[in-house]
Amino acid sequence: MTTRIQKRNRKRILDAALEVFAAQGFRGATLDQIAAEAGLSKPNLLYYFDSKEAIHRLLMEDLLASWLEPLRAIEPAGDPRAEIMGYMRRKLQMSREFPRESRLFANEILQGAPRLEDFIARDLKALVDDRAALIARWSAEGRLAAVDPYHLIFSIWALTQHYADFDAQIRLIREGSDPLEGAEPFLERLFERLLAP
Amino acid sequence: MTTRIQKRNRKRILDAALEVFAAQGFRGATLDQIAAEAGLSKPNLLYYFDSKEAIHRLLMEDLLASWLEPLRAIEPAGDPRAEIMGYMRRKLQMSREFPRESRLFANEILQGAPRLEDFIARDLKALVDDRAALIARWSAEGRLAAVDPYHLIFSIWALTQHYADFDAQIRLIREGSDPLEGAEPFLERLFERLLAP
DNA sequence: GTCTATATACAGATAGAC
DNA sequence: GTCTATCTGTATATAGAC
Repeated sequence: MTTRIQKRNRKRILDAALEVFAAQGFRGATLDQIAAEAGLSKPNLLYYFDSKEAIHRLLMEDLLASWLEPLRAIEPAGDPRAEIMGYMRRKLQMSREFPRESRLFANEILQGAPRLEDFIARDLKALVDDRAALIARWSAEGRLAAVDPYHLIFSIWALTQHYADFDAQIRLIREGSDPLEGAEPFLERLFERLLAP
Repeated sequence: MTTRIQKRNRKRILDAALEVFAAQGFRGATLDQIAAEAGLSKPNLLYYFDSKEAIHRLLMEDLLASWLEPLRAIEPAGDPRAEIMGYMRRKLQMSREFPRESRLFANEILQGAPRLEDFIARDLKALVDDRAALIARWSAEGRLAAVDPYHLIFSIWALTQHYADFDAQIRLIREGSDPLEGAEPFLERLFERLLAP
């Protein structure tokens, strides 16, 4: 059975691991760092999880489950521009709420996506292909500007995730003020202008 | 004196190190990987450079010297939209020609920019502030749409660097075809529409 | 469940032969 | 200049006391 203490400690460890893996990547992260961040000893940490890899794998599974949702939520029956703007807003909200998850993902891709190949080539690709086809239909019907649907999706990823992934840089340039301040109106305007037929 | 063999080996090492640091980050990279990639033994590698950190530092210095140039090349006397489109094109060209340098930079920022704090807070910030002021003037004169100049600069970074930094993901989604195929016309159109007064 | 102590592997770096 | 051998520190993981 699982006690309340066990649940709390597992959560603490995963939270600390997310912090460290997101900043250092899998190889760069150490159990010492994670244990210190979680406020536990290293052997105690390995009492809750079998290995460093087991912790990372669990974090990745949690991440991937949530990663597809915003794109999946685009409704074929909805208004084209409203649907795409809604997608952009959800992605921006994720950068605001889950910046560490975004950096964890970015780190994996930067490393050549060794642990994500299957997910991307299968699940993500299938969903992107489907949504790209939908966007192409909308464009053909004249309800949307005729833009390359793949680059449109990439541009939403790039522009929204940038605020989480390059947070350190933006903070140093805009000393003090919230990195996301003004981002939403800027992106609203950018995509409104891009998508107008 | 420096022989031809020394020059060639130093270049090989730096090239291999760029590859490995860009993919694994500083902590994640190992001298074994770099030595293998360079086709040299590990002690031989340390005959040419004092330490792992010395190699990384040299790579960073080379990178930073070239990192400011495109933004600096924006001409206050030029045509506003042409200058900004030119900046975007130069940045996209850098993602095409120097994707590893882009990933090296991304890795540093993801790690919280510990080795880049001074560069960003001083050199980069000063240049960005200057160019942001220029863009704000252009907007005030009605020669450019009234967009937030900082977010405009961030959007150019995000959209162009994404093709280098997330190359692995894009390749898996667009199996086979060049990740940058179609990127330039897409971005031209996006920024033309965004910047029209 | 949590600790100290430790086994084992691998990392960065050096010594010294050639 | 380049190698083999090795020193030293640190990493993951385990053993076993409490």
